[in-house]
Amino acid sequence: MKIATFNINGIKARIEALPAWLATANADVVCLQEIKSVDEGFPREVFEGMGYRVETHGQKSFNGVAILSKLPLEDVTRGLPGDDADAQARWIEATVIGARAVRVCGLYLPNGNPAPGPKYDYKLAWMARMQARVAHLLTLEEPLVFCGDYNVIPQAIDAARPELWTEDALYLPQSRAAFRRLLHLGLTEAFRTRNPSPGQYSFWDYQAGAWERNNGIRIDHLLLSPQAADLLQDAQIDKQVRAGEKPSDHVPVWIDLAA
DNA sequence: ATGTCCTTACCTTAAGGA
Repeated sequence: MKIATFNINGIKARIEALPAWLATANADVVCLQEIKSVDEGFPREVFEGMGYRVETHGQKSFNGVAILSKLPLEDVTRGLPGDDADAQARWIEATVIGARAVRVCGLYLPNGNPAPGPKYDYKLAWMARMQARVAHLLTLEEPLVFCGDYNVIPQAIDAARPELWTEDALYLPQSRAAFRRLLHLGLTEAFRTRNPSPGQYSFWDYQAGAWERNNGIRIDHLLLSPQAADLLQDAQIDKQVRAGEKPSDHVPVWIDLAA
């Protein structure tokens, strides 16, 4: 079962680049972030025409997540528990029925800038809510995949120029500590586990020639429960997508599970 | 860090978010 995560930065803007990548990627499941669309505005027929089931959790203008799947989905839920007043569309879950059933959680973690401030407070509170949801799901002792745009640079080796990020919400010690708390629940960070070398990124800013200078950061992650980690066969970043026509500022990251 | 991009609205230009 090949599972990918891809922050597309707007479905309308990516209506050519996303299908082009899908046609070559051969993924079974794709978690999308920043669809920037309401559910009714999402061009689901484009993806249904490519053999995907489409589940969205959108909102107007900002945020929004979705799951595309060639395999059957069960028990789709929308929203991260823990704050009924939170209207931001950043979390979707579904159970994918392959050779094994895998619970897939697609997430778009808050950016948090500027920090300190209310946006950073929201980020940290959201991460605490995610930790509670992950802890609950882990009690099921099933294959779980938590994938998406975490907006966290885990370590210095995950940035080309870490010194530029020391005051940024993506790299502040509190953000990285909260990310480690997720890992310490018993999750495995798929890409880093299989690829220990530095210089591997999933995001390059549109500004200041970041792509041309390879001034990137690695912020899109797939975290696995022990039962999913046991099935891990491969983990890769589709870096070349960033050089394509009208690209997102993120590229797809994917895993292959024996499921 | 900022040489950009995306979306929306008081829509041919600016603001907010990233």
